[in-house]
Amino acid sequence: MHWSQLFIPTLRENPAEAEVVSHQLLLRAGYVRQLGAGIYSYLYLAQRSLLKIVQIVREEMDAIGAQEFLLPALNPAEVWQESGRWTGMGDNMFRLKDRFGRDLCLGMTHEEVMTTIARGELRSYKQLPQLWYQIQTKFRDEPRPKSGLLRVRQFTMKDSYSFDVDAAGLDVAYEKHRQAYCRIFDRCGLTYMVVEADSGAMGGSQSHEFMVASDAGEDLVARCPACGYAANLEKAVSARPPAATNAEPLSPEQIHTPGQKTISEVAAFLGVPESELIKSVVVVAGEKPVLALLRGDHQLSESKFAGALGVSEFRPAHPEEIVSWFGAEPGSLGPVGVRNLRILADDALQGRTNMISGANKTDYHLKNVSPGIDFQAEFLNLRQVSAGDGCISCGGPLEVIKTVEIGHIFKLGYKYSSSMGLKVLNESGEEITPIMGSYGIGIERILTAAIELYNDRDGMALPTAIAPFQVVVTPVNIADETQNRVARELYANLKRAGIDALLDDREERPGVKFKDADLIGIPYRIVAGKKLAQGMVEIVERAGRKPADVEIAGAVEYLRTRLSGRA
RNA sequence: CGGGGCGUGGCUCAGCCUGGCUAGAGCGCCUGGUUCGGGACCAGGAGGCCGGAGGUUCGAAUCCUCUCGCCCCGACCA
Repeated sequence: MHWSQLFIPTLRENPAEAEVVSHQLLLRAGYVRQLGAGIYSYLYLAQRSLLKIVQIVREEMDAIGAQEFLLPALNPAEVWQESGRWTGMGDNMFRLKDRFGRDLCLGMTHEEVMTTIARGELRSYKQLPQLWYQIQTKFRDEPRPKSGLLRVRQFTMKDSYSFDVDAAGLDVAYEKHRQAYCRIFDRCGLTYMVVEADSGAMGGSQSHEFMVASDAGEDLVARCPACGYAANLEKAVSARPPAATNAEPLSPEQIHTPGQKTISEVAAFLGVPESELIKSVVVVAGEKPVLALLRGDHQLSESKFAGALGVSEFRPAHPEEIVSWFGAEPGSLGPVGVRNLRILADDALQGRTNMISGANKTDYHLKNVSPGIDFQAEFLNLRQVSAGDGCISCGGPLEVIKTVEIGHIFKLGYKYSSSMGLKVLNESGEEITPIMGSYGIGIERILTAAIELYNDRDGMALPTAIAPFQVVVTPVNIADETQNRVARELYANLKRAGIDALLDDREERPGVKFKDADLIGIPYRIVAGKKLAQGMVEIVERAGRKPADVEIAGAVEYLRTRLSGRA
């Protein structure tokens, strides 16, 4: 392509609305333009890059035997009502009515539609396993779109769904996806990690997320630099901290703590570290109150707590409720003497002695409280990991980092096949319910994450596999006949060699061309300039800024070697 | 949905508090010329119902009310 004929609206300054780097560069480099909150138009460069990503995804999905479909984005309400998600999805679902007043929605994901197809067509175990996927637009009415393309309301997703006769079959489909995803992200040139993810309230399911470390990300991941353990913070567990002391348990004793309510206030008032206190959290799950206990300096992991309770949602108790159940105001609550209330305690409290808790009497606390002795509780891992905690597998210090989720694989189990009545006959002629998995990749997030990973003050430095072009040929002086001729010949030869090249034939000064090429992130630049006199062109690698003088005749071969060396 | 911020040529912004000439600057754009290895220079030029509606006033980008949109923090996030 000849740059002079293309629409690549680069900007010299960052648009005011962009804060994260990838957003700024996508706008500045002329990849995208915003149409509304969380709604973006992909211009020529973005679309070129996204098409390359899609092609990689498609090749790797096809390679594991997945069959490509294309499902409608417009869905009738009925299928979502069957699975219970018409209401379950809440406000995140875009809903509309047709001219007859019938309810429709825009698909956020496609478990329901895929299951509907399976239910209508699959009859025998002999037809299983099936692996179906699509690359399609998803709609989600995010409460707060943000960060450019990282959190949007309309985006492209590769989503696939597996149907198997049993859990062993699901394991195979899951593993195929895990490997395919690794190949996809490797080929896209990303540095990523595979982390254990929370699989929600339904036990037994397994889930992994593919994450790229980035400050622009919103998901927190705990990982161990020493042994490689990595998990979403919702799921991550840390080693039980050793008890500070092994003192003999004493009898609880009431102490007056006027006006001291928070953990830090009480700790400061009594002159003890927060880790000597027992934190009491009262929530209501399924209409029933539950008391959660943690070490004073630990945070409750809501996802783990919900999982332990077997619910998907719970709410904090209202102050009036607390007073009626405990006879004391929040700030003076504790487990001692509590009856008729389920008590879950974080296992960091197990074996501890002589701690401090609320006395269930306003303005009083108890000292010498020993979990398991002065009160009984179900001990579980409920605390959220924080940086520096001991790794569950090697004991080394964990770190907590921000990440962008680019892929997610999930063992669904029977949730949809069962609720929507998908059944096939097995060898014995009995009806069985197939087991399902679902697997997603955010296409735009691959591009966005790559930009977050690979950029400098001059712009993007995209991996060659997903850059909109592989090479740009730049004649320095447009008025120089020789430079122009050599540049055009090189461009033609590159194209002939199957290299995705761009010719910068614009009537611009060299500085402008170099800046633009750097900004839009083309991996290699061939400069036809003054070195032509020695029969040389300069080839610059964008990422490392490494210039090399290469003979004109050898330039194509030089690039072909470089490009094939790195997929 | 709560809190904060911002809407003025294509982009970045000034002007607004303390109403008053034809609403400015830089960059970009167009024409001509000189340039040509890291966002050139000179000369000339085009381009703005100041987000929208209503109000106050002799007079509104500026003050008031309503409204729409966007960004950020929080809540939320299969």
